[in-house]
Amino acid sequence: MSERAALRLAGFVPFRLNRLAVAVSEYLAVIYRDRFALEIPEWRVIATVGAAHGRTAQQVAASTRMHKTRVSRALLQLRRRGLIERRTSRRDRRELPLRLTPAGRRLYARLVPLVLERERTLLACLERPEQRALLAALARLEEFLGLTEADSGC
Amino acid sequence: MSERAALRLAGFVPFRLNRLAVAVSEYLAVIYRDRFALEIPEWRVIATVGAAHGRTAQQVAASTRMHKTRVSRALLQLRRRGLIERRTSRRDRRELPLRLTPAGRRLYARLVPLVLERERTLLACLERPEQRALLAALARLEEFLGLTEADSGC
DNA sequence: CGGCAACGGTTGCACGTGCAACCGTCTGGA
DNA sequence: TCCAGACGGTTGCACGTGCAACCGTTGCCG
Repeated sequence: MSERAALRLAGFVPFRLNRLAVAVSEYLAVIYRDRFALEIPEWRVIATVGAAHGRTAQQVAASTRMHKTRVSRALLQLRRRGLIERRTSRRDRRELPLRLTPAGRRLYARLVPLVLERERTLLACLERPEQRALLAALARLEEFLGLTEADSGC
Repeated sequence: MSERAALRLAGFVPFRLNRLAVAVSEYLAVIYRDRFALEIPEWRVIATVGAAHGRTAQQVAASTRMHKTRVSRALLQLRRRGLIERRTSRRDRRELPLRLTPAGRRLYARLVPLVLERERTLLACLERPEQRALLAALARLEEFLGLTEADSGC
């Protein structure tokens, strides 16, 4: 069977990265979806606003690299569930600074440790030097692909 | 602002992996989407069948880890475009072995080198030992998440 | 002071996807 | 021989998402 330039998909790094990211998401979803009924966009918004109150939807979109409509719809859900509220800024009535409600803060406080624990468990399959190497490679690739300035507006 | 257990999303590995995978996909899409009008599922099917003729949709789904409906719809497109054909197996008329048509083979022969070149360019931002470390870490994580036996049916 | 472009945020639409139900085919056991 | 269950593959449906157009607000420039 005349394949000159063949390609094994299972050894192809972009494919492997994609597959790994999906599996890791699924691995985490056990926490935020099954136990807290949050989807990925909602979880990201909670995490972002929880770490820095007063951010606007725009800023959340920039630092999470989500499309602004995705943020908008996640916010709709979160406001319906009483986890996030927004005040109208006095300076500029277009932008709507976001903050966790007391209920949102409670959820955040319970959720974050579980998620961090899950990350630790995942990375525990690597030796210490391997971990560092992975993080370094990630940083390099992010820089190469122009992903680094994402969180500038912190 | 009383955050005890705060979480920086930008430093959170699952988030970074997801974002990286999206960016890498976009980086590759320049080739298979813009120049060959293939979407990711179609490209994966082409790659899989191109490397091993006679595979069934089922086997393609297993080795690419795509949902079988996704494979089914990708195949519909590829058959419409005359890139893939299928014969009815004599032994079992349920399964439909797939093969590239001559046109499909020509496309495969042009596409694969470009995609491999793109992968090389991407990884070239890493030093040789960094590359090896990344691949090793990927393999460990894949094993931990039960992703390794995916390509068993080769 | 007035108009217009730019901005923050939302919404209608089209589309890809996962799920579950389905169709035709095969197989093993009664 | 026949029937029930498993299998390969397809399809109706609901849903999340990106895109483009939109609404209200702001600020710049004439």
